[in-house]
Amino acid sequence: MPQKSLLNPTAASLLGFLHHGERTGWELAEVVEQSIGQFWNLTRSQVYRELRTLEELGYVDAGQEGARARRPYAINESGRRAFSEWISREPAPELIRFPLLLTMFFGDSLPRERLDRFLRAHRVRHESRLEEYRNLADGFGASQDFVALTARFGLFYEEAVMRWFDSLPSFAGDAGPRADKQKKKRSATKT
Amino acid sequence: MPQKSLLNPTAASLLGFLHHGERTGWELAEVVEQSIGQFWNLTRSQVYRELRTLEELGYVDAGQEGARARRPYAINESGRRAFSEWISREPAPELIRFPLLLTMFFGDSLPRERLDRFLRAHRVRHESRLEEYRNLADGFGASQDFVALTARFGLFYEEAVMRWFDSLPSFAGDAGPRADKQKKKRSATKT
DNA sequence: CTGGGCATGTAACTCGTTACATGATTAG
DNA sequence: CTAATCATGTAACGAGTTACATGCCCAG
Repeated sequence: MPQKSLLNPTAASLLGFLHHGERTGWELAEVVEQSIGQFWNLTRSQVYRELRTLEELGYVDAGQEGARARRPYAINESGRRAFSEWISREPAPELIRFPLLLTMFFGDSLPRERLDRFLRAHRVRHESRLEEYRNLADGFGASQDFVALTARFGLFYEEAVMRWFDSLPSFAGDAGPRADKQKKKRSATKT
Repeated sequence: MPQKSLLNPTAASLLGFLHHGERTGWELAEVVEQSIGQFWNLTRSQVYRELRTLEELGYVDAGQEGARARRPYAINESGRRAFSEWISREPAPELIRFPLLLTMFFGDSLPRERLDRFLRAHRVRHESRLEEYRNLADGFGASQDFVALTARFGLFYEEAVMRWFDSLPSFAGDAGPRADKQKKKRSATKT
């Protein structure tokens, strides 16, 4: 019975992560967030639900319940098959929801100074993400393995975001565009 | 009664678009998609639902039903207030789901040649998006209005994506990294 | 040996998607 | 003037989020 891959992408990605050994819902949520989390958003509650579904489908087996109802799941053979079938399907286009851009788009409708504040706040967060990706990249060195290549997307993405912030017309504040202190500190990543 | 902005971001954005005059659900869906659609994903069905909600909340008024049950909505004064209140709130962090990156991340689990095929297909789509943003940017010229600034994000984003594709180790095919035919045709956008 | 915080999970709700219905409009 | 297509919307379902429950663990 060729049941047409009932797997949704969220569940499927969990199967992927389970290849590295058994994990509890909590652990899965952690590891997903720490790896591709930024480009593959999911919440803990989803993880738990999908794990239950995966168990019903017979793709994973639940282990002994530990402290605090902690329940580890392990992928099994049919789970591996399902995953490998799923990952071979054409990936859907990316989906982005970027509220800050919406705010920008409707920039006329709020006090300039408030928009600036939002921009500065977001910039700060992206600065540290960029920093993280730079460190990651340094760690990977010239590695061409798939995780390294994926991480590089994060780097390029954050560089683009930063470039955008820097291109905005004098959005006041210390983190503004012509903050030369930053300039040349680190040249753009060479492709 | 200070009803704590029951507005969800989707509904709120519709209010924003209604500032330009009355629109039917269909039209709204169109205009959203054509403007910030790429960074503010939403589906037609959502639009219709949110419009009904907005009407119940008294933020919009439905006009006379036209052909094909076509119903135009107009924002009213309290809608404008609600929008302006909403747009002044700190925007949430961006949310991204990029299935291709997931596939890449688990690249070991599928035949290389298949991954290549996916990459090429996506690259093609992004090439034309990039092209669109370049035209847009040309159109905007040096304009610094909010729409232009928002569009510039699209440009930078697509440039980053393209940079990433080009950085991937010889993912075979005509669209590969060292396809010099493209090189120098257009230099990277200068900030 | 206790109380506050954190690890772990569940339940309820809201949002987003898919599939479908219906009535204009237009090509032939 | 009919069939195909497209504009417009609805309904049902599945995915994502928020709020909450519970019990372990460690600082004092």
